[in-house]
Amino acid sequence: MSLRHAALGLLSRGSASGYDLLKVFEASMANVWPATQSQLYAELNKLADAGWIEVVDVGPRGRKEYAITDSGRAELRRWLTSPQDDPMFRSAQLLRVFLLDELPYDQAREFLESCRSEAGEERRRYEQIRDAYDWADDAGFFARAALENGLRSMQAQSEWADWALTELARRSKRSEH
Amino acid sequence: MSLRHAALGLLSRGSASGYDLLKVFEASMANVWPATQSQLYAELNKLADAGWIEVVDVGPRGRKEYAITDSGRAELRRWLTSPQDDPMFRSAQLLRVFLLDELPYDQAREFLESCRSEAGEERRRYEQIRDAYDWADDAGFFARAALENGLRSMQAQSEWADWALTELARRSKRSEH
DNA sequence: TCCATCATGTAACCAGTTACATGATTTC
DNA sequence: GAAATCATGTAACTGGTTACATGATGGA
Repeated sequence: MSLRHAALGLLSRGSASGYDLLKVFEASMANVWPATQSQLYAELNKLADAGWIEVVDVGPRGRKEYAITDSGRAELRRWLTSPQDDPMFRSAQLLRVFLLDELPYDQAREFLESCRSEAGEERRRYEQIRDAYDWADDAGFFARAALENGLRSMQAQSEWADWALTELARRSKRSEH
Repeated sequence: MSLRHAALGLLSRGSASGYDLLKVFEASMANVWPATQSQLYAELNKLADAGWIEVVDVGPRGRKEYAITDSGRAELRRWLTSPQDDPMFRSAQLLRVFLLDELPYDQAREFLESCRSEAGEERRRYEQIRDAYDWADDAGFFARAALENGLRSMQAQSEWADWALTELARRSKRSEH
């Protein structure tokens, strides 16, 4: 139930069409809550049915400009302050780690090495985004905070992979003799 | 497509019934890839249909003991070494952070404080698990590694929340005068 | 006029959740 | 004999993905 609120959140900053929102989802939003085109359009119709948003203008090509309603804003605030109904945390990567003893040593090591390098790449990608903007003004603080979260997560992933590789090597060496 | 491989992974360590696996999912597995009872039983039937596991014994109360097949083990190894088809990363918490400018300062601060305390609780929970076992033998290394991953993630979350609270206070103070 | 882009929608499918349903066996 | 536990399954629903479909408009 979160794409609903992602869309609502974007519309709380100003009215827009599905097509407009889609571009935001493809850009900044993709790092936080990805969505596909068909899902977004379907969700906008549901939001309108629920009365949380409404069509305020119809432009060329059937373009529908949506705006958040008062009840929509209330729902957004409710959701923001009630983090109880979130989907469970799931990580395919962590699941792989958990099951990694099925692979021979070399392949397990390769896996952890690729974890490390992917985390590094992702970290550099986030750093580029960070350095491409001026975050001094208050406006984008929470976007900056979300970015910082990603940055630190990737840093932690890197360091974890280092730890795991060291431990793995230590243990495999010990079991040799 | 990952519960499939979670179940396959557990069966690679030895044959078991759906009921047996369910207990594992409720215990250790829940932190890595949660699953419900009905989902698990359905998935076991699909795995059997695909020939990746097979019923090796039928016990009392219709208990079906499953074992992994050769093709199942091959599929597990294939999945472990091909991390391309993973579901997108999604975090409701990060989405909330991203949209937090909709809330007044005090509520945003409260949100970040609850992020910090929840990460702390989760970290302590992981520490208890860590300290309750002897991880010296090689057997459970990858379970230990997954745990360490969770531990470090929660640590990073805590530190991030601290950073965000400090920054938020600094910026709100600055905008006062 | 043709092409890129704008703009929305539908259908089929897979994954996951909640609730319900059923019955056998062991233990007290 | 009653209750707890063992053991599996189905149905209805929500959320998300992929692929397909359709057409309008603006600019070269």
